[in-house]
Amino acid sequence: MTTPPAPRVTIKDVAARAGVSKGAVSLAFNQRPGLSEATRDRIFAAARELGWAPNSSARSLSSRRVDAVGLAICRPARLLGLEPFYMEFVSGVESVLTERSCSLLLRLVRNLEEEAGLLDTWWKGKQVGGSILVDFHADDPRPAAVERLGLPVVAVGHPSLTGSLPSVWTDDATAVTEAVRYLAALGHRRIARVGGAAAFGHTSIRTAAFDEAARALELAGARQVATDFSGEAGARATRSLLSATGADRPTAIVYDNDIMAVAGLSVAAEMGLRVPADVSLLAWDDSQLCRLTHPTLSAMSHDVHGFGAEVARTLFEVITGGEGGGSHPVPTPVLTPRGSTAPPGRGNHM
Amino acid sequence: MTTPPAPRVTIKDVAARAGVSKGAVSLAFNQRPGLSEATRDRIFAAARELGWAPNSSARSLSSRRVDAVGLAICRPARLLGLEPFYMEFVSGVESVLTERSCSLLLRLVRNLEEEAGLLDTWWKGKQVGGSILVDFHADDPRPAAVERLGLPVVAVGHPSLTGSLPSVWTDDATAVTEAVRYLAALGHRRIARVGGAAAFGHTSIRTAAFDEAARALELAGARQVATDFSGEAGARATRSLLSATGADRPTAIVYDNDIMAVAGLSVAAEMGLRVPADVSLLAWDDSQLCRLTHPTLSAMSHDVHGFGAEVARTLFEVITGGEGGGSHPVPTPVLTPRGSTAPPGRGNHM
DNA sequence: GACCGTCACTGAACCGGTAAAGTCCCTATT
DNA sequence: AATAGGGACTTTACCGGTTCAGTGACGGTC
Repeated sequence: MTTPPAPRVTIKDVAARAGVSKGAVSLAFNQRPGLSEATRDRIFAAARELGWAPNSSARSLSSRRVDAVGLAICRPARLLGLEPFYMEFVSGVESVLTERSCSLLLRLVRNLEEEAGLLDTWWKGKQVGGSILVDFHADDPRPAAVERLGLPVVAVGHPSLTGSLPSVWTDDATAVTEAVRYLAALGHRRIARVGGAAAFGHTSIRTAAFDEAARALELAGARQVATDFSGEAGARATRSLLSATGADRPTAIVYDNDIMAVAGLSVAAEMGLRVPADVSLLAWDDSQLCRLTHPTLSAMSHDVHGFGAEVARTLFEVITGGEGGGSHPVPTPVLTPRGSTAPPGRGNHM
Repeated sequence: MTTPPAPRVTIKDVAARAGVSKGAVSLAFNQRPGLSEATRDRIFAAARELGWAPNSSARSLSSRRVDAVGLAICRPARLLGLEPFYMEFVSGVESVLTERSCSLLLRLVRNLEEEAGLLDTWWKGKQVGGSILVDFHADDPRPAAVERLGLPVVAVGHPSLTGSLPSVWTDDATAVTEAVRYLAALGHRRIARVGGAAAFGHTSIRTAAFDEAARALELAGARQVATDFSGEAGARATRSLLSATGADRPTAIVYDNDIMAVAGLSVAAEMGLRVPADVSLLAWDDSQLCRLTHPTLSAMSHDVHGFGAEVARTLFEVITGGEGGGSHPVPTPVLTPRGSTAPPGRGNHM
């Protein structure tokens, strides 16, 4: 069974069939003025009959327009699958891209240098019209690379991390502060935070905010540990925190993502501690996962899908000229109390 | 602050700088014979100095080669984020694409008709050299569309679902059978299965296999329910199954993915049932999630990353001519016992 | 020393669109 | 009646690569 020799319909065939020139077909398909209704219809009819769709390479070659944007993600595959964040984020991005018939070029990279190189080829090779940048580090090589290239981007991260790049961010500092205040208001004094990878800029921001909040509230027992965002690391951190004795053991733990909170929950169970009676747990991001545990997880909740959509919208603004007012925050995560947080001490008899 | 007028380095500039013709540069960059070592070096040097990268549109326009493959996913965004499966799968695909400097065009679609249309534009517009098809339904419109187009694809799904398309699949029937046998061997007779969306072909396959296995083992108490793969649906199903009384209540439940198993676990806890003493739970896919619960989840485990990689490899084979031996299974998921399965009845005193 | 074969490289014709300038015709204006 | 203006198309350059039929030089052969 051989493939038929592939008809290869081009704009010329459509033009011939409609009895017009290539130019006319181009006008029609780009809904530009200068054609009569009748001709337009004939052209579309011809195109439909021949099953023609414009060759995107040819189109972007001559129009120097590109109908794709890039997203490179730099995290170990092992962690990516688990983080509900990314897929939700991508689906938000998609929702905006689709309505502008734009595609998403996705690539997983191993390190930021590789990513910078990728951005270079993407841009110089005219494969993308712009790109979304996530997971900023201290000393991130990307802002410089992007600046040098003139590549339109939207950075996902606080301006203090993304330099002069147009950026969209969540106000993590405020969110952390709210989380700590909430737990403190419940009566907790020994609050711990299981943070994400220290290399990430947003981790540092949260870490600093946590310290600050603890100081402001005079919480002597505040502690933080860094992880790699994986469930295993979250479990390990939790185990280490909870195995402290008596007055050293935290009564509440804030996690930097859902997965670690879930892991923490089962570590608590495994150690015979009741949640929230003996220890309160607070998750971050609030994917569906938080409602699937027992007890359900209180979380700092935000609309990740909407976040992605907003980022994509901003990217389009940046691409089509006006960088004006590019940078802006999206709504701060809000505290969503569920079953895993409560006043401390009810379980002191243990 | 204005963008500099964008230098726009082209192959001509490189050629001029190296003192050769465009053709020579092309030869060099496609590592084709016909150039002296010295010239080659001069060309590369010139390219590096000018920071040139070939324009991919121009390249694929004239060479009719495309350096991207498509993947359209048709599931509600809400579920996608949660399914560790997809990100892991994508990362596997990526790992193979990257080494051939090929990109992944990702698109989330709302229904299969939209996807079929997308494949049409992707292919006719020469945006992709091939595509990966997932989540087959009964009466799936895609095989016909793909056949008509002559689009190179690899279908992820059992040949009985994917028609004559080259396909890669996991042997779900065997895996289900193994799962049931395992539980039966532990002594369970009342085994339930919380399946995925009935529309999916692989769900039907598993459903049939479960029935068959139950019949073969003469398990009178076997039951199945369909869900939409979401954690909530999994929780609901579990609640309904476990609220049956006495001899109607299953002593073991198999889930079609991780998320539902996690949800099931907390429903059991919520209902005061101990796992595995009162009820055994068996998850599917075995992402890291299964090791983060308490008790840990026994699961049918497979290498999703490797699956993705294998699919990508097969797609390349299909694209580069030989469909020969395209279709093949990947290793069948293997049973990985953990803490959520045990012989029944130890908890009958409840 | 004429002839042949290679090797290294050039030149020009594409690939399939877009865009800007040009053509033609028809109507309104002076 | 001559002219301007505008709508409806057509023509014709590109866009930035790839490909392939040359071309010239050089070495070897008889």
